[in-house]
Amino acid sequence: MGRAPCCDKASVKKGPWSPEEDAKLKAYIEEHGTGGNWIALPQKIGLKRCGKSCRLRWLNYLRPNIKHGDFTEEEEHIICSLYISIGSRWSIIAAQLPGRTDNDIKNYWNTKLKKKLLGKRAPSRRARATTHQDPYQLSTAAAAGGNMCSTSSVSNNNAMATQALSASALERIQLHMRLQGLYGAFGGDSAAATPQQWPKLETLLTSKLQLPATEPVDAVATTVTVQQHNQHLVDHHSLAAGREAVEAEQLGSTGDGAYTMPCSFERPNKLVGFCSPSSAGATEAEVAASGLMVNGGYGGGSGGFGTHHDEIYDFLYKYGSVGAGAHGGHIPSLPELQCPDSAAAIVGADEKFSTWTADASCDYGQLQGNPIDGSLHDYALGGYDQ
DNA sequence: AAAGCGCACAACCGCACGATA
DNA sequence: TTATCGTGCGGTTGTGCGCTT
Repeated sequence: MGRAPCCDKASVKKGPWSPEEDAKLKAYIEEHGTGGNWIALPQKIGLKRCGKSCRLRWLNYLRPNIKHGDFTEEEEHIICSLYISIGSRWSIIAAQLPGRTDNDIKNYWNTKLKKKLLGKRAPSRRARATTHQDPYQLSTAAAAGGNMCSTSSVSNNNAMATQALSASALERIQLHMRLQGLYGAFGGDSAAATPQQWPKLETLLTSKLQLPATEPVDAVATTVTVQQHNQHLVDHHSLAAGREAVEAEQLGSTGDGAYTMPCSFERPNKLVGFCSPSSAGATEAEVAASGLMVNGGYGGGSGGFGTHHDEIYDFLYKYGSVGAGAHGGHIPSLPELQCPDSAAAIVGADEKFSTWTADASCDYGQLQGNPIDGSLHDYALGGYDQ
């Protein structure tokens, strides 16, 4: 038996909001607040709308201090960096961008940034509607992109393997590689002299290289946590603790190339499987079929993360392209996001989208000096084919 | 001028989670 | 312990606009 609907769909109005509806909702909330019950709110103010719809309208459009319109380069940097690291966790990304909503960022990513960065064109909605192809294959093929995957030689097995890696993961791999200028990393020094070339996807996916028995460290996943009572706030004390833990663990890594996850800081409260965003949305079968899981998952550490971990980082570690440790070291870990004043940030925090208010802008100076900084925009936003 | 198409954005939907009875 | 409810999230769809043919 399914869940009862949150409202009577037959009697609620759908579609665009009228100015009158906006005014009613805005006036009521500004005077009384939401009352902690969105479901009951529309009845109170005589709106024929679903409570969820009211909530969405308020959070994404009506509430004060919301920015609409063009994203700055800095915002693009942040979106890009975080997407690579944590995937489509739009609410978390939005928490780093004052005044931006998750919906806004999601739309911006899907309609502009992704094309900008990956230089690809999504199949049109009409094309998708008229094709009989599996949409998953379509999106995966799109994510695999131009010369990354030579479909002419892909066997059925490889096609299945292609399916196993999510489109999101492929996008992030592509993005990560592009941002790091990693075109030669798969072929040694000699490859650096050859024209830029993506690795053949089928080769990568059918490889049975064994992952190390321990986990990679996702720079963001292991350093960004979520406060108990406000999942949109970044806990900078935990960040610091996590950073120290990472450093300590890396210093203590064993000579055989294995190191363990830092366990000394709090597991994200809301984000079960945070270090495995792609697998969180995948079925167990998909994850297992990917062949990218570490044997037995993550078993070490009392403060550990989920059993599954991020397939993109598996992939990147597998091919020795991430991290400064024994696994390769081609790609530096992503920078941490810093806020200059965590106390002010918490005081000024906006419950929906902002770790800090416009008055307390975030200092992304932490990005300065990181190899990504400066080159990121050049790599990602410059010189792509329109 | 009209149809087709691509794009951007707002809104909806279903699911997962936490709180609570 | 279980069922129910409200909320939040991410993916998807609907719609309107502008450009092209």
